[in-house]
Amino acid sequence: MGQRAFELPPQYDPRQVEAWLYRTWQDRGVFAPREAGVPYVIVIPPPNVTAVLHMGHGLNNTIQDVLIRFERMRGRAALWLPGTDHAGIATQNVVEKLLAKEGKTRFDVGRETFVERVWAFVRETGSTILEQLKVIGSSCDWSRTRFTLDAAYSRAVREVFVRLWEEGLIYRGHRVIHWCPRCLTALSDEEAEFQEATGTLYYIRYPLATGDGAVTVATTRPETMLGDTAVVVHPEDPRGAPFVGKRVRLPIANLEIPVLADESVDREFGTGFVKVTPAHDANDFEIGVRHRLEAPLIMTEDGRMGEGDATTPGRHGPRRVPPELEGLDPFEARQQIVKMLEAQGLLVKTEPHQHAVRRCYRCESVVEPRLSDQWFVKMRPLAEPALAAYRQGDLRFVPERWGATYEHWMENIRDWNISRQLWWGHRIPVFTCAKCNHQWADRTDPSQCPECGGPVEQDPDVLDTWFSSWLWPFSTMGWPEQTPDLQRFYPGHTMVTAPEILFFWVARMVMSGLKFMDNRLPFTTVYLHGTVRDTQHRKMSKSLGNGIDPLDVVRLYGADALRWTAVANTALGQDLILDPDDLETTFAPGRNFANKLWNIGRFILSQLPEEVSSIEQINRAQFTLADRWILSRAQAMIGDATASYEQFRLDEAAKRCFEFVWSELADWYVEAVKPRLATEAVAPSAAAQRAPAAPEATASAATAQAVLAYCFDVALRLLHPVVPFITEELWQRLPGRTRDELLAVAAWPERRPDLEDREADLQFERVKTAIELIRSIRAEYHIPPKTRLRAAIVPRGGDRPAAFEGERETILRLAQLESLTLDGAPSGVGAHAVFGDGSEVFVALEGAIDVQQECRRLSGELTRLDQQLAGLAAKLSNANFVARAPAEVVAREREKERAWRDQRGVLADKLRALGCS
RNA sequence: GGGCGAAUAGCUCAGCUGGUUCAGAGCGCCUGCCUUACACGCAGGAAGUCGGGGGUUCGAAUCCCUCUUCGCCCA
Repeated sequence: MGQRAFELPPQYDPRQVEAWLYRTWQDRGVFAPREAGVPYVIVIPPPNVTAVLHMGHGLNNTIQDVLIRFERMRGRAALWLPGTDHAGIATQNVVEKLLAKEGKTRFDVGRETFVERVWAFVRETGSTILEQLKVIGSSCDWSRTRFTLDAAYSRAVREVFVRLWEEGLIYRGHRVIHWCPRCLTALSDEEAEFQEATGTLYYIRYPLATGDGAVTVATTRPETMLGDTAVVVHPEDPRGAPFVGKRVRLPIANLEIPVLADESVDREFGTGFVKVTPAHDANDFEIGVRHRLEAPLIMTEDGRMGEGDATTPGRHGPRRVPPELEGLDPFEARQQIVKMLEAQGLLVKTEPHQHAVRRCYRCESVVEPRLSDQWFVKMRPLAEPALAAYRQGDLRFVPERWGATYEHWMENIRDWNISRQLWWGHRIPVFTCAKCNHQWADRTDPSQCPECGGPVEQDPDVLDTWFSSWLWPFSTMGWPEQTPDLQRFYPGHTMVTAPEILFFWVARMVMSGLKFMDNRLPFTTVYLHGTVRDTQHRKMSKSLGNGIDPLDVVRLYGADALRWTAVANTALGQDLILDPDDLETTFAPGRNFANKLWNIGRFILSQLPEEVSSIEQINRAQFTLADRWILSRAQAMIGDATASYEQFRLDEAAKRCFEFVWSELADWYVEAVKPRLATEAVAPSAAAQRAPAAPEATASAATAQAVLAYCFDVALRLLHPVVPFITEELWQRLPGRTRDELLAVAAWPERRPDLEDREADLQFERVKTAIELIRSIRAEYHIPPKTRLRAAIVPRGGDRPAAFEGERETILRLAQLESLTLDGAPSGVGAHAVFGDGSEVFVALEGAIDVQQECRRLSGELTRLDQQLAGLAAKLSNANFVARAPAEVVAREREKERAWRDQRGVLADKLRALGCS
């Protein structure tokens, strides 16, 4: 017996088992949803196809894996559907960089070749991150892996586009959008991120055309003045009255523009006069529309000064950009213009100014607002049901506070610019007849105009990647076909993601689900976890170099250690702070815990025979106090941990199991039970010495074995979602397992009320306290560990000695005693300690006792107790407390006071006996 | 400018519906131990005016107001 354990090394080595276990799970198909059962579905937030695993993915996917494994073990038909996102801008950027190394641009190779290059790249590297997810244990159903550019998926995207078109929800908008001059594409509002910046506010004088005066405008972007078509002032601003209706001469461009009144002007800003550049500022564009102003572009697509020739779209009116500024980037142009203004005496002053700059979320270039024609989706009709679903309580956020953010965004929803001037993505299925200009959206590629038979051209642009991502919960299941998957696994249940993409993605998925799936939400719970940051609370990023590579962590500490740290350190929705400069501190706790489990396993396995009785088979009368206690603690753990998992409090679930395993099972039960196990395991002579009555001893050993096996089994099951590898590895070695049983699909433990035992909880606590008090005295008097002492316990406060009697052996051994008296007052010299209820411990210390020190120790205790008693007495003598607090609280406090008084009395007696003053 | 989050032990953080010695965990630190599962360990210990102020309440780390510092989101 027990020889299995000897095969196990004393340290757990994750590298020996993880890959093998993962393959086993996969080969045995445990990641696919079981045939029967109520579905539980998570769709992965698809990582970019170019992505490489970082800690953010690590956290996100660990959480999903914990949830899916939990529900899988609870018997649900659990589906975690994986895949990747084609990430238009990001992926195109990567391949453009590869081309650049060959000295080429995408324009050199042409659209078709370029797209083929991207496909080749994606085929080669696109599964990188999915493979990495396997390394950290993600139990996705890989047979259902999807990519947003799959043929079937593309069909869904096109179907959605056409349906929205047919309903009139897609329109061509001529307006100022966010333009990334590096990516050469439009961006949605969400893709142009705000960043605080300190800039300069320039005050510039625009002279009146008549020459008798000037108005001064303030701007942070003087270079845009070339595109100004008016100056506006608030109609009620008295400063504006003398000028409204007059014309000013726009410096440098040397054109006359009007001074107008417009209510949108913020009178507090600058001088109250604001320049209007309709083609390069969204607000100015609105003003321009109200006043029918021209909107000349004065920057090229790549963000340089210039207006092209007369054939350039947006080019109209007189020439504005002087030749010497042509081709400069905005920053250079700004410097030149400021110089020119200074030379002309038109720069009044400058002052530092805080403002927000928008940057491209993919390349961080400063985004240029730019007048342009783009396709937009009308969002209001889509947002209303999505808002209602939340308000009705059908959609829930965890933590709840995100609901308010969602609500705010939905209420202030803006139309969605979905066209991107890229080549990598879903080409916009809008066709225009070159002959009759008929324009329509089509589910198939038409060869000629349905109206006049003329030649057709497809829109050159592609769709925003999020326009495909928002369909993920049902497109991945085959929509618009009514597939069996779609029928069984839609709607899903939980969406786990970071708040950053609440709007990009989560909110839009809600809208698309309601819109295209018969008003059914794609999921009911959105769990938004925190961000991974370094110890300075900076977001981990490649550019800051403060990242942690999860694969390094797996290599050094194991996947379970990575997962442990991610789960145990993330309270609901809080950020995860990790130290990239100290991986040991950050990840060792998880490794240590895995090793602890491993060694408990090693010990237990070495003690268990091939066949272990189940708990049901044991006669209850056989249970010792320790048995009853640990079985009861196990029930508490099952209840607590299960509840925590259910409430997404994964850190609590993990820590609760940790506490049971380490502080209850290992520290106390295993230690308490060793002699009983030794009856069988140890050599006959030793066994005979301590257990003459063999049949009882054997029964006692069998009981202990059954209890150990049960408790360890339960703990492994409860921990499996968090640390799947080590738990699976150990669980499979437990006696009675057949090789085709896997913990990954084993049943979740049920709480057994018949094993809950309040009495045992309390009594064993007292045993622990006795041992701890004696150990404490030993340490204080520096008693060598091997010295055995005599001790006595005097139960007080109506306490019976039964608990101590029952676990006498345990107390003797764990406190290193040679004798323990339970029935008499202590005699001789020694140290005393008092339980909370007044029970007393005495440790004989002839020769070692130091009366001074003993007095100090006990009077310190007494002082502390007196303070507590004083506080309690004040509380109890407060009539308001007694009258208003719940009766049970008052009763509890009274009981406490009684116990403390007993304790105090004992302490005072001891002090007197020792002759302390 | 509006909204949200955070501030608790040296560090990273729990503490949910106010009440059980409610002030906790891990790491670090100090002391002693290789006690035949584990030194990635065992035993013992030190360590916090719960950011400041005010309020509600019989009772506040917990609820309310306010201020300070840091961070995030939105304009």
